[in-house]
Amino acid sequence: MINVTPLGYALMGLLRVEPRSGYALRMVFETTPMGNYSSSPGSIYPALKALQKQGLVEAKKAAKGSVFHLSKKGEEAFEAWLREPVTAEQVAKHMSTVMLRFAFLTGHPEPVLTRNLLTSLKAAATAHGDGMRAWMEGPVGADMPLQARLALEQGIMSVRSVADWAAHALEQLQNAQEETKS
Amino acid sequence: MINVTPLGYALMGLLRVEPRSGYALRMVFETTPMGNYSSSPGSIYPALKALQKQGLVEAKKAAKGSVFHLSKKGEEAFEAWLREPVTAEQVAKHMSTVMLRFAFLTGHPEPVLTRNLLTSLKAAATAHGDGMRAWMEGPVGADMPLQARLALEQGIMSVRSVADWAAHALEQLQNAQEETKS
DNA sequence: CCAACCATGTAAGCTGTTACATGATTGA
DNA sequence: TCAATCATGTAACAGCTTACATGGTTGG
Repeated sequence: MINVTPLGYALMGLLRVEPRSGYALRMVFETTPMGNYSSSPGSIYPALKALQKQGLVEAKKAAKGSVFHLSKKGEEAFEAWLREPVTAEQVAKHMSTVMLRFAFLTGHPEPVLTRNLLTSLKAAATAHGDGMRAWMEGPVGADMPLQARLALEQGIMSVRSVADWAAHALEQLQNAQEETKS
Repeated sequence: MINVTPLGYALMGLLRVEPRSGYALRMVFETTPMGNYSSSPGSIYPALKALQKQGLVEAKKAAKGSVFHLSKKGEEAFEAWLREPVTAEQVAKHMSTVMLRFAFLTGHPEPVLTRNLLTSLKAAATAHGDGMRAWMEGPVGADMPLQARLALEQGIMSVRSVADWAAHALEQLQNAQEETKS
């Protein structure tokens, strides 16, 4: 079984767009809002090594250093990752990874994958929000102090904002597609 | 210097409300939406030990097992933690910890601390959101593909929802205070 | 008496971080 | 030539998790 960490997927996604050196990957993390990952060498190089060991990325000697690119197996694993449905657990704990997947679906030959991600994200976010609200109005949550209740409300508002965004994104993509046609 | 992990503060906050056993602490994580922390023994007991080693919590032998409570030093450290201003970095990466602090300010003798946290949170969230928007409209962000732009927008919407919530919470607490007076 | 709960712990591992270190290349 | 940039790596540790293990107490 292959085993890729979130950082590993971030690296693979960048290498799929364009093969590049470890240093170039670091620079992406340093100069863009991407990933929330550290750009330090101690993060990137061990992660690259782990991907190589599994045969997901390969290195080609270049003028200086190496240029890494996805292998066939790596392409397939990445594709499979893009196709995973969004779960409530991911919404609760790994939103940044979900957004990474969304961003890496840019230009994908099957636009339905993006729509699937957004619709399942919307559903998962709504479900998670409903769960929190139910707890808050349930027997245990009923006599919570005001501030604890407000803290919970923050979580509810936050997932609602995710659901709203998903709807917004679906709309925007729809518009863009229509413009392309005309 | 004392060194307390996020989980450590969560435990200290619960023990400050009411001394209890390690098992009782685990049950809180298991049955409430608190913390996002694992309720497994492998999480809680090592964390409790670390707090004990630093003299922040103490154990009293009980009928069965131990009942843990905050030491004087622990009370002080926890108070200091509650008083820290909210930074943009915390908004970006450690919102759950910020919310933990907010919830633990319940019933604090100085209501101004809660207001301070909320105002600094609002400022930090707004600043962070402005930073992301600036990047998006800057030279590098200008020619991003639609989906990358949408992904960034999600982040912006998310911090705006935090800022909105902070304003909302300030209002609610104001109302509650007025009701108490009358 | 036996299942369910109370209570505590250890071992191993995962993911990622900071800090440290090294050397080649290039432009001013 | 000398600072800045390109490029890669290791060591140590932080924080948390899962899985495993153990035993006491209590109610039906």
